[in-house]
Amino acid sequence: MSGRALDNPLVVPILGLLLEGPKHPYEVWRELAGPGRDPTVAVNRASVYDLVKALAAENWIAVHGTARAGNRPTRTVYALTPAGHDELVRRLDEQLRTPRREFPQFLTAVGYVGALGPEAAVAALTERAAALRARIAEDEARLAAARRRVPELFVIEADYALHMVRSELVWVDDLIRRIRTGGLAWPESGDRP
Amino acid sequence: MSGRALDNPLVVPILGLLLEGPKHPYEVWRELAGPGRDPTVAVNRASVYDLVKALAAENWIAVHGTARAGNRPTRTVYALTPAGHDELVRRLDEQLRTPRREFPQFLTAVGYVGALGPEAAVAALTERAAALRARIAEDEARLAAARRRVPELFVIEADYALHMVRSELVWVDDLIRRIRTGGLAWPESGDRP
DNA sequence: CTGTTGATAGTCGAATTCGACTAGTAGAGT
DNA sequence: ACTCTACTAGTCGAATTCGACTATCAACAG
Repeated sequence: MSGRALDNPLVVPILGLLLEGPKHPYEVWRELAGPGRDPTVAVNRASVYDLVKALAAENWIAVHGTARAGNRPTRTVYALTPAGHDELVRRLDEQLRTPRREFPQFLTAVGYVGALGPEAAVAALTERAAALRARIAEDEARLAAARRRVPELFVIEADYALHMVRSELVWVDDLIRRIRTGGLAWPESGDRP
Repeated sequence: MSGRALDNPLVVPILGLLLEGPKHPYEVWRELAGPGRDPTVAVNRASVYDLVKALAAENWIAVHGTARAGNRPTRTVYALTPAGHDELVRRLDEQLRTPRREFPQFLTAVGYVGALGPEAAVAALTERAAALRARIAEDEARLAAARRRVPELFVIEADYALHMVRSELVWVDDLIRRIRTGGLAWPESGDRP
């Protein structure tokens, strides 16, 4: 494996989609990030084309054929190779096995909550809590609907996401409470030592 | 605000560090990612220099002076400007207020756990659970020690991180149990529909 | 006193990423 | 019949990111 492009976090999702069957890059992009998907993701289309090229160079995927509909640009369809399947399994195993410390926006921002002052902090956190409650309600509904259509294994990702959002809400609510009751002292200026 | 470089997630941490006082880029890098820090982060040093240049062009930070020790390269020290302070507060407020859907490695990998088969999945998840327990013990000790030295507000980030890791462990343990007891059916091939 | 390791400080150029562009098709609206 | 919008499919070049390099200084071993 050479080339830092293959460290891209999109590698697993792309190989994963090709597990379902051969696809052309535009189709891969559409399923990952196209219209209808959550707009907060917004995977760049050109990035998908770039990565597909890199995956083909590595022989993890290979040209499966070309299809042309009418006079539109020729679509190049790619399929997972056995080497690509192995690589996907290797990465999945590694990523499930090993926890990595990651830095979501909120974690970083929480570290500097002192800079806002207690009132502004409570205001922002209260709005977050409301947004989290709304998302939980929405996701619960979507998940319940999905469970009626497919086996539990295929909604496991949504189940995990929901569990973590619920847990975040518990913490946020408690932080608001701690600030409000003065249980969380607010040193001068809020600067970190 | 122009230039996509300013969307970089490092912007808040860098402005945040300059809140403590003027610093030169190497010092910023050292506090973010240098030796002694968690090696899983590994912020690239050149990226810090690039971003500092972009932040200065935007007038969010400004040259505060240059210091020279012996015959070594001159260090250019930067300080936060009032505009930079405003921008930091604006971003913190926005990031605390608005939950974003993010995609940690584990979330993506969980979605394709079916591709591993139940035995391999249990093996990988069991190792993850053990690693999570070890991390929790370590972080609890570190946090308890930190609490003896600084006010609670300054360890709030670690408190949040610990809460979320504990919550992940609960879910992982339960997933292992569900697979083991057969409560989670494993459709042929594990491919997603 | 010479060599080795490691921290400090910064720069350079090649690889990567992404906003914006081209261009054809389908359907809705007037 | 004709415009307007939206979707399909892919490419191009400029901005961004990062691995690898230079060079100085301090500490220590042999």
